[in-house]
Amino acid sequence: MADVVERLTDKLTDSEGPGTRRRRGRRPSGEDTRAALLAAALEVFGEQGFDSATVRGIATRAGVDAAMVNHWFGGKRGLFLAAIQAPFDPTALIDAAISGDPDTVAERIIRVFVTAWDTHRSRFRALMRNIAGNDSAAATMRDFVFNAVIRRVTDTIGVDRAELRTSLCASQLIGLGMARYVLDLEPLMSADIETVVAMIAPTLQRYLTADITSAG
Amino acid sequence: MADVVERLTDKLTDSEGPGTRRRRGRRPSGEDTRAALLAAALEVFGEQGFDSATVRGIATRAGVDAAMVNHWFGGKRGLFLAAIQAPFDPTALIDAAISGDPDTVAERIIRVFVTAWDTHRSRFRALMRNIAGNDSAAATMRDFVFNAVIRRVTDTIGVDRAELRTSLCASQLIGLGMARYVLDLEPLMSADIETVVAMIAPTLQRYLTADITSAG
DNA sequence: GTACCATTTCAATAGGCGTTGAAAATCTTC
DNA sequence: GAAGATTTTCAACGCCTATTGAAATGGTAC
Repeated sequence: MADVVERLTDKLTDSEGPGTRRRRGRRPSGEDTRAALLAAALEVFGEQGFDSATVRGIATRAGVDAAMVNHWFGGKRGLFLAAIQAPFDPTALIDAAISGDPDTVAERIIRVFVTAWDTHRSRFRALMRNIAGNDSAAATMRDFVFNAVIRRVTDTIGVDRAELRTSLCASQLIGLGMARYVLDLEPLMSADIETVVAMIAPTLQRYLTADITSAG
Repeated sequence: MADVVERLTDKLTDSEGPGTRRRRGRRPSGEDTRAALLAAALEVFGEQGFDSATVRGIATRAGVDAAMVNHWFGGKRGLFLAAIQAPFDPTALIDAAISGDPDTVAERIIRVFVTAWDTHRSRFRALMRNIAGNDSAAATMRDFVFNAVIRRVTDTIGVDRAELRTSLCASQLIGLGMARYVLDLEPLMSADIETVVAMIAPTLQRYLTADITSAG
């Protein structure tokens, strides 16, 4: 009898500390479990990549049971897709950057990239981690970069060796993303956007327009 | 009785097909299990990264039991460390590249990088995969890049904003490595070394010596 | 040739993973 | 306020993981 009372009062009087076990059943309205899971997923996938991240770990960070991942997203993969789903259309941004004065196209491209990545840091971080750790994801990303970016640029700017040029641009942008968002390499990580644009735009412009003389 | 004979002949007459079960005990000398494990580990870690790669998978590719990983390397982590252990001293290469005519230092740096990565493709691929999927590995790599590369360069070349300049160089080299070795982005993946040097060396040279006018 | 040692496979261990179903608790609707 | 639907936790499942110890086998030294 005393045992039952003790356990009951334990449950009822426990404050909301980190080790506290939640009561079962539907939570009071106002707490959005789905949103909490999405936010936690973005963080954890960004830190660890898809494979290393665990459903249990994400749920714990969200302060929620792991079974909620299945209830709201149908599973781990569904949660990942929902978390990285871009809230904007990248192709529109790319089109806007490409059209316009060809002499300053590099500046627009790098500005679009850094602005987008700075705003959705965790999202792109999660994408990068997933790409680097997963062969099929890398292939998907490579095909996207090639068709949605490289081909578009080469169609617009009429130069020789178009694919070599744009893959060089891609390498600089990927490296910038790795250094600034994944490796947190200072001072590049904290440099303001205009400094980054001023330093890297000439590189892209050269890759796009310079004469290529050596064989290859 | 017939059963026993059948099973015996099975074991004795089975050719060395893929599904064949090996006999126990010490193998005939000449086959180097340790080396086979190292080679397989380099491949699999390069393809999947440390966490996703499995001891069983590596052992299977090496044609050996998973327990051999513990016997020879003490465990999964030991095998990884043994596999990525560089057979050359990177600091010596970096020193050699940095010393010499400052006007062509960029050319030497990029040549050393591409030559080394081309030769040890799987090794660097494994490193990259591990970095991208693991926070502490990323921190280790960042500190190495900073202390062994950036600080060395800034000490040798006397310019302002030395750390920003060298982190920009690092971003281009990292991006080149990702594109050429991890993402397999054509035509950069297959471009010959001299083409890569000719295209990227001016970028590094500019990052190292150009005037930086904008604020940051 | 026999005892010993190094090498290898097999079987079993404990632990983590994603996922599932039932029970509990709240909200909504009538 | 009672009935039903929705949300949540708990407990358990099956699977896969790295690791370990015992048994088996080939080589080696005497």
